[in-house]
Amino acid sequence: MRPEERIFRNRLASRGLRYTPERNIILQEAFKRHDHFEAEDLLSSIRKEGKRTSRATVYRTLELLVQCGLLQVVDFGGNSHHYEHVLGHQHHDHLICERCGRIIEFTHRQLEKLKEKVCQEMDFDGRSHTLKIFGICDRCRGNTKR
Amino acid sequence: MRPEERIFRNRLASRGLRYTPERNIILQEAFKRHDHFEAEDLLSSIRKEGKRTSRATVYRTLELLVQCGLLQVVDFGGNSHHYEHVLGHQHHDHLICERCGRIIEFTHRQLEKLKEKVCQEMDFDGRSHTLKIFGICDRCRGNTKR
DNA sequence: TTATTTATTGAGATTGAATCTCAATTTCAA
DNA sequence: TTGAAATTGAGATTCAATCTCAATAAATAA
Repeated sequence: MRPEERIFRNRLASRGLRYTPERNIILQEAFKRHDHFEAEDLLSSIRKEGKRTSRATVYRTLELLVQCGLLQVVDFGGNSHHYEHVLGHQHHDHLICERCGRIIEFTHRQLEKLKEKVCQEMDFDGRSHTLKIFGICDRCRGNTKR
Repeated sequence: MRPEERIFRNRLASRGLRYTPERNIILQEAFKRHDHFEAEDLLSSIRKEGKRTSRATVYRTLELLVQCGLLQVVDFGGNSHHYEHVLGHQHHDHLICERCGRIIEFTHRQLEKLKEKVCQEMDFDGRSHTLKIFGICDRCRGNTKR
């Protein structure tokens, strides 16, 4: 059994909730993806494959997956939520190209240290963070040499 | 004339747009505030004061104010946009308390440097950024000593 | 096994922020 | 004064997300 399924089953069981066929379908579909996705996309992919579930169940299950720490909501400024995997992915931040919309992940060890420092100075108990850098990606600059 | 009004007038004029009474009302109300606000709040404040304008005009004018660089959209994860002043405020980032929702601004000089470094390493032409740290604020920890 | 409780689902209604439409109005310039 | 262009606002529309509630499924107790 895949790790995400095992974890989801356990977390559900510990709350007296059930691992239903619908939840299974949604979990599988969510982890079939390797980039950011939206709830509505997920729903239409599921339906394209001939599997059945409802919009309400998709939203409810994504919420559960977030609560279980398997997914994370990321907001890129559009009008809908984006989700990304947490399980199996170390924390990362995002570069967002304002021209083509491409989203690039990055990590930087110094960022954690800086965060600690800020929290200490501000007397804040920081738990998580998001850093987004907006600009123009290498592809879009292309031969224009910025 | 207040600086924000002068700037707004100029920027509008340079685009062949007009400084109308409605736009004036909305500008004044937006700059009367000293923290983050939402479009709907602004509208009801305006109406409470007996001034008249429409929802459409509020949204349109806020959009203009953003384009003119007087306001900025900030997203705190709720379902609506928040706005904050740009004029007269240096760039800052946010600490967000997950318990009470309080939003605390901070700046840290090292962050700019780190951003430069990341952009260089990733071959990305960074223009702006947002850093949000989520956690528990000092007030909420209170005597609980975290 | 059967009865009872509890969780779950899904179709469709609802919410709410944000945007759009378009006729009426205002402003500007000639 | 006149025509062109910008602006407004009431209400309709969009769209993601949530809610409702009757029907169903699964777990538990008797």
